[in-house]
Amino acid sequence: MSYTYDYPHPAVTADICIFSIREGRLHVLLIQRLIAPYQGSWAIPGGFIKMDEDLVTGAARELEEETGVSGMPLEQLGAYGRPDRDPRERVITVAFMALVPSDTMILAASTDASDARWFDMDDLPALAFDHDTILADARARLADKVTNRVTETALAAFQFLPQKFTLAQAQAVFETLKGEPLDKRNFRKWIAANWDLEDLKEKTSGGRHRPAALYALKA
Amino acid sequence: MSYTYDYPHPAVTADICIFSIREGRLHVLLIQRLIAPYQGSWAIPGGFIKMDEDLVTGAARELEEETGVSGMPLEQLGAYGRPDRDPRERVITVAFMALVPSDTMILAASTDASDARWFDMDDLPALAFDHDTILADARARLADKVTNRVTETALAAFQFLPQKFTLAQAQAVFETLKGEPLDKRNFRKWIAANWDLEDLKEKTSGGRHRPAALYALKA
DNA sequence: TCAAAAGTGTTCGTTATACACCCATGT
DNA sequence: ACATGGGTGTATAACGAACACTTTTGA
Repeated sequence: MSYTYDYPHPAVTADICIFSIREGRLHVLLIQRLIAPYQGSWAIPGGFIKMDEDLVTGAARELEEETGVSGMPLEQLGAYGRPDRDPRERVITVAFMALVPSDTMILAASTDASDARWFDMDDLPALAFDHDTILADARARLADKVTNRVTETALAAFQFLPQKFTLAQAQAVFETLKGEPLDKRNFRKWIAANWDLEDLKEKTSGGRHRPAALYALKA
Repeated sequence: MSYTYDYPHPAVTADICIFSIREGRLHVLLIQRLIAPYQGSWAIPGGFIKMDEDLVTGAARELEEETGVSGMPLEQLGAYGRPDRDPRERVITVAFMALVPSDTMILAASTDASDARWFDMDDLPALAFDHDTILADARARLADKVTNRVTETALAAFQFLPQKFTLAQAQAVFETLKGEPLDKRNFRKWIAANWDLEDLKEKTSGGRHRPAALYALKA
């Protein structure tokens, strides 16, 4: 089957930057391309938008197909359409980003990928297409959103914490997402002012040092 | 000539929200559609991206073709791609916005339009497609950008002022762009702090009341 | 007793907002 | 003289950034 038009049409894809924290470091989910172009290169997961689905729906579908994750709020970054960004044909992509917990994800390489892996954002391989640009934009947006206001993205940060967590653990998560160290006292003021934390009146134990108070995010 | 693909491709357009100030009120440039769908309806100018041009280049080209304006910085708003937004076929559009002086523009209806006209933003006709949504997003973005920081968008605001202007004239322009009244003293503090104004040591004359000091934006 | 992490307040600069009266001119 | 728009300063609140020492525990 083929599809014919009176004038040329670009292909349109959705690419999704999936961020997570693994072992205290910001990671991004990449797939290894099975087919040309950039065969064998690593790339942001994504794929072609279907004709009957919305952009964000298509992005969510690709995300679920390639990673098993669903239900995450996807934020649109914008459209990327340099004419030479794909050597095969004109491909315009709409980029999205999401912040997800990595432990609940089942990594399953899709038909277009030979592998799917988490990469440390500070140790990235060469990326296919213009995915380095997209990923850099997404990284900047993530840092912006996470600590400035109370957004869904910031809420997702708590998924990297156990139900009972110490303020030091929370600070480490937000520092990883923001990409820079935060002042301890200012962070504690910020989290107390912006989030509804419950003081569990418990302390950590078994640590080598002074026990820390445990908190939980109130539902 | 026709173009054939192995799987369906959407069409991709760029739509540009062109804002201007006319007679003290915020206007947007719309075209009247010559062809179906929405024949006779008003719409944001825009058109199909060519296969060999970048998105912003295509938007600028459409802008110049339909309005004669060029050299304006276009800001991408994002992609809009609801499957049913165009009844003909799947059309995904990338929206841009610009703020331009309307006096230098030559309105020339293009091949796709029977007319091109400025509309008061408070007196809009029904719009084709999802252009009401796009335009509302653009309006919000414009208000955000204009007074918060010193951006290219804010710089464009001075194009609505004569070279020698009074602070009251400047305030009227920014109020129009922001969509709400501004405090006179706070506005004067803001403009003095954020822009390099030259006090021309001249006064208006011929007015019916107290003359006002004239300023110019230093290059 | 020491090493290591937990915990805790204040100051300062910037920014946004609110608000009321006198001044200079033309008619 | 008066109507009209021009011009001016201060006080408050909120926010972000900087900064150092004491406390508690396990080893």
